[in-house]
Amino acid sequence: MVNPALIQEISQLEADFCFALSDPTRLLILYALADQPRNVTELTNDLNVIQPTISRHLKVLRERGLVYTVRQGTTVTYHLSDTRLIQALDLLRTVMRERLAYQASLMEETKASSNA
Amino acid sequence: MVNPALIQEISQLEADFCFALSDPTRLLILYALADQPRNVTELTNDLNVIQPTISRHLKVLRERGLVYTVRQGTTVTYHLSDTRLIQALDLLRTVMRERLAYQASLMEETKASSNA
DNA sequence: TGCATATATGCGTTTATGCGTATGAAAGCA
DNA sequence: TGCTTTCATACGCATAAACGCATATATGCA
Repeated sequence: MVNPALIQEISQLEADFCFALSDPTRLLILYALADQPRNVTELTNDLNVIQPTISRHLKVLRERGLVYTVRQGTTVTYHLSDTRLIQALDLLRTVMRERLAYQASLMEETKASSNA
Repeated sequence: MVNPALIQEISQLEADFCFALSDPTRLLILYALADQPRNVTELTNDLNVIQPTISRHLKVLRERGLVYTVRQGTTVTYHLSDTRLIQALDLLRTVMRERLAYQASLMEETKASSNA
């Protein structure tokens, strides 16, 4: 038997990790970094989001270890920590896509029966 | 070239999907349902969380298609929609575990050098 | 119909989140 | 040192989330 308090704590950690993925800008940052490492200014330009907002989102990702930084003079380059993150996101996206397709098909059926 | 607005929208959808995973109780619900389908009362007992809270979390999961329901009389049994969700969560957990281990090792080094 | 069980939801409160603006801090260089 | 560039953060505001409590809704049955 596993300690319930421990299970609670692990779930909290995992939820906290997932929280980092629950914002569209943060996802776009992760995808951009998966393509190649970028500094803050580059992310600001590439995503067309103002710099303080980018920095705040980077902080969320950094605190959870999803990205790491390399300082080069005045610039800070952000790197994706683990490409399996992208694998996991791709899997989630696949599941989501099929769910949406299924729900859309249900709507089609509804439309058909209302026409009958 | 891909429409930027479309990318935005897909990221928003995916973030919304991930949001469902960003709460420890919802994760525990998903793991419980991965083990076997359960009704609301069973989830309430198994997770030791009061019923309205369970119902609200189930609504979040249901709205995003992560779970689906089967009504049997007065009870409503919840099912996990796609076991690949658990695969994705396992992958995230693996990444997270390695990150935490790495960070812990950094702390050990810090301790060692301060002792030197 | 009246009642019991199971589930969902409205309400009010507390807390957390995201964002824009302004500003602070770090590094390089004249 | 003073200036510039780059990045991080504090503050204030608006919005959203989570929760407990109470209550509404749905189903089955006497």
